[in-house]
Amino acid sequence: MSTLYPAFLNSRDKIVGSTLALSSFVHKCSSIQIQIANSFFKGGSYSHNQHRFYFKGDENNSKISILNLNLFRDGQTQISKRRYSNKHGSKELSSQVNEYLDAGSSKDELFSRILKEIETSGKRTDSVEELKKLLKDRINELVDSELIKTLQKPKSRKMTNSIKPIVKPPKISTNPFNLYCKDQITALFDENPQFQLDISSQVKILLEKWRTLSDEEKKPFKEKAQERKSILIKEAEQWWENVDPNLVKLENIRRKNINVERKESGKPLLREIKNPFAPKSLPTAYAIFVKDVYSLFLNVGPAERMKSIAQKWNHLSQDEKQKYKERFLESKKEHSD
DNA sequence: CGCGCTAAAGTGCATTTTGA
DNA sequence: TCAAAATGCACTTTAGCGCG
Repeated sequence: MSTLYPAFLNSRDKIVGSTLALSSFVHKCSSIQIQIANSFFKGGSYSHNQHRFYFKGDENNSKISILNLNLFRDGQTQISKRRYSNKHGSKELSSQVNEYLDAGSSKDELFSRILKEIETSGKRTDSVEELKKLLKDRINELVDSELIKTLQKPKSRKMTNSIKPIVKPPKISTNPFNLYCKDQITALFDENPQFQLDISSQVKILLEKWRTLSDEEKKPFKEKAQERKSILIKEAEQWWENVDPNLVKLENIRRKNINVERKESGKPLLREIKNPFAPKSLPTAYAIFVKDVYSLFLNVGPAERMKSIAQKWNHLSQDEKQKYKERFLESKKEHSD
């Protein structure tokens, strides 16, 4: 098979260096199949059509790899290689592929057309722009094709089932080390715009550096973090003041709906959102009691501790309980004044 | 919801990959 | 096309414990 394209483009129009070039991929595989998946998606505020092609090959005669060619109706292109390591066994992969294969025979024509095009073009280019144009031309041709027109329509989703958040509260937390990372990584890019960032190893390096910094050297980052945090808090307060409470309710409904699926698949659940600045309710009589006697139970573990405190509370006489109830009423009175 | 504490989960950074 | 997952680490926040 002829050499095709020098590299993959990712969605940001950068050549992905670490990924195999399509050409070498094609060469490595003893056989190549091209499959098509038709997908229409609607998520939140946008709606678009995406046509996805799978280039399947038994790379090195062992691992199965798949290339994604995503064609969007608006002319965007995305090529990426999907690697299946330990996480996705080849079994799982092939069933996934077969599913798409059976999706419709009318796609065969388009498959072969693309395959032929790739085989016979023999074009190669080192220019990203040129590569983009090549793909774009083909897409323009494709989006007008009968096949694309017959693709199924997007399923509409209720807002409360959407993957897109209805409202998104601003995040407040930050820390000195994060700011240090940002600072250092920005500097690396400034020094060398071609710098290839491997974030995980980079953070390791930065962490070691961070540990060697003196308190004096850490100070500006700590101060900056404090500063940033107070700004974030102010912004968050503003946000919560202005947000429509009905949308917050809807967002929590959406999260509950999503959590049904997440729970089934064992994924961590989305938390409900709530206003962290809302006034807290007063400690109850029992809460006051816990605070009073807590230090007496430090010798046992936290769970055991609370059980013991509860037991002690239950053994209190009515008079003693009454004292705590009065303390609660007093604080309530003070609060209302 | 609130008490105090701990274990566990979440958060930031940047980026690519994957999913919808 | 956007959003989430994944990546690693320190730091930060929160769930959970029981009761009213």
